[in-house]
Amino acid sequence: MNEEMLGKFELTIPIERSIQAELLLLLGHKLSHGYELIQRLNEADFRSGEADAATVYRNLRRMDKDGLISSHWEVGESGPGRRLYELTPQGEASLKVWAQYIAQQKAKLENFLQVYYLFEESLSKRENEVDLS
Amino acid sequence: MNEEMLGKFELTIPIERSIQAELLLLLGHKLSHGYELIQRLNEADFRSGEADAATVYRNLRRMDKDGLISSHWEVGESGPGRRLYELTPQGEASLKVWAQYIAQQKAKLENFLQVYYLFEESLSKRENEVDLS
DNA sequence: TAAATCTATATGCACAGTGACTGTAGTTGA
DNA sequence: TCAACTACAGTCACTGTGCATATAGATTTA
Repeated sequence: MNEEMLGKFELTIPIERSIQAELLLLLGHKLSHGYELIQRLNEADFRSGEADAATVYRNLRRMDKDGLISSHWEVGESGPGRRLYELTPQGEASLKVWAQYIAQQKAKLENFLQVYYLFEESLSKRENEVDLS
Repeated sequence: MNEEMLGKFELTIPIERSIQAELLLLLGHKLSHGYELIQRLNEADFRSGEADAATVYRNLRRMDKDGLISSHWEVGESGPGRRLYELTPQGEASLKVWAQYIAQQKAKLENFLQVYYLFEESLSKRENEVDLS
């Protein structure tokens, strides 16, 4: 885990924070604004449940402040003005670190499941023994 | 996700909370007390970093209160008294739900990585084009 | 035997982050 | 014109965490 890139949350990054990674990934695909990102998040198959609007906007502002994304205000010919975000080189680097971190997390979940399935197996064996008695 | 089993945190279970799942899994293997669980957590390959003692004890008390584990005070012939925890049937059921949830999370991380690797590929292609010009 | 260290549990405190709610404001359609 | 939608942002209560600290018996070491 690279602390420099992901901020001051060395080891204990809440999975909520992973919304940052998801936003970076979406912005990597194409530049976008907050409202659209919320919809794209809800469609994305790497995110479950509703992404709270407040959380999305807050994280976007913070990532902007941190230089991971850059924004400029856009007054379109229709609809209210909106803030267009795009990935910066730092954001790209951060996304890379996130991907490494997520790969690690995935491995840990796999380890958990492996141990669990062994446990489940031992349970059903025990049940069979009870049935025989 | 089954709300009934994991408490009132329907969709937004912080991964920190996953310490609950880890504790349940460890207790499924063998009954244990807090101090030992902290050490076993730090050895387990499904957990990175140090498990904070306060967090472990707090979660154990809560899970006890919620009926996922049961405890009884034990005054051994050596060392200070300690609280021995063991998995209840409810805890076993909760662990099962956790395992399902974690399998889902794993799938989501895989989806994320898949999208990311595609992005990375498109990046390196773009770089090659720049090199050619 | 006194001091330090280990085992073992638990609480207080400050802080971060979230979700629900509310506010603001322009736009579109019935 | 009034509701619904787009779009962003702030307030507030709440949860959970990590760090520090308290407590206390047991064991080791100087």
